[in-house]
Amino acid sequence: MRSVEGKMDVAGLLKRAGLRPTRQRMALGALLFGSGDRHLTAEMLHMEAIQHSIPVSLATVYNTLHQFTEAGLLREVAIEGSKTYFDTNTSDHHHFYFEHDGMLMDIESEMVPVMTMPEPPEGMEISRVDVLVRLVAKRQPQEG
Amino acid sequence: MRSVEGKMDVAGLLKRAGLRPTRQRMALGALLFGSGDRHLTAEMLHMEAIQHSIPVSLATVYNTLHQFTEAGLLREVAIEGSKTYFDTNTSDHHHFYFEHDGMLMDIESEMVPVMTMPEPPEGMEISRVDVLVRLVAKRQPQEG
DNA sequence: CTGTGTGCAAACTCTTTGCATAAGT
DNA sequence: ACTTATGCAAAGAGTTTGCACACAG
Repeated sequence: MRSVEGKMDVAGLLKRAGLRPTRQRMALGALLFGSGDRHLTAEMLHMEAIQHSIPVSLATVYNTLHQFTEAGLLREVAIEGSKTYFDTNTSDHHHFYFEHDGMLMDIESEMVPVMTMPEPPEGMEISRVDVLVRLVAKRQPQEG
Repeated sequence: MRSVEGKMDVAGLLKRAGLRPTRQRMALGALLFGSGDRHLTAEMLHMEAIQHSIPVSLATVYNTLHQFTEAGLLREVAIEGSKTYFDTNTSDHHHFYFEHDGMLMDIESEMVPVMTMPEPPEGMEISRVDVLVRLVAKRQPQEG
């Protein structure tokens, strides 16, 4: 459980990950990890930072997101199209993708009753399994 | 079964899809559908066409791939990173992704013993489920 | 002080678009 | 002939990079 609303030890998080707790990393870390699981693009996080009066450049946001990802604090989510999403939930889980608005939501493990993995080919091993469940709004029973 | 090595009715395929059987579409269609299931990017298909002395521009390759996709002849595969892959296998199936070389391979349904779907949220319905199994080379037991 | 991080802007990759020309029916 | 497709090159989106300055330890 690390979705504490108020204070959280971002500095410790960064240090443990071997990253210097600089102003920008602290601020971005607070935005990312301060309020439950989130799914953001670099641009979204940048805009959010600006709104919170955190002076940070888009390039630094990209750098920071990648550094966090390499440190295991974030996970990249594969969605077709150009935008890259980063997920603050690094545990083994999957995603719902709302096609109409591009929103992303974690799939709680209870919602996946059974999920057996296929056998990898000879000499290969599975590094990760990404499951993306694409959703569209259910049509109202209006007409055929 | 449409993985016939030699002749295949690309013209009919296009006509049925409501697409004019032009030189470029015929040629690209033959490359795409003429030899089993394939996973290609626009650039890969373009290079292949050039090698086969098929004069076609990259822009036309992109257009054609999207037209084929809309017509249901291809399926886009979501992989993180910038490149978009197109899969000639439009049936319900999943993928192995070889991280070291970016290669893609279909997962035969026999290899997935059980795969139950999560319940979609209220008012939503599943339009598709993408499963990407990421593979890395198994480390040889050389040292710790 | 020393080294790493940051900002800026330019570069880069992949993809899409506009318009004149060419090809298909 | 009339319509739709193609080629080219330029534009566009998202992301990365290089270098001088600023900040953390």
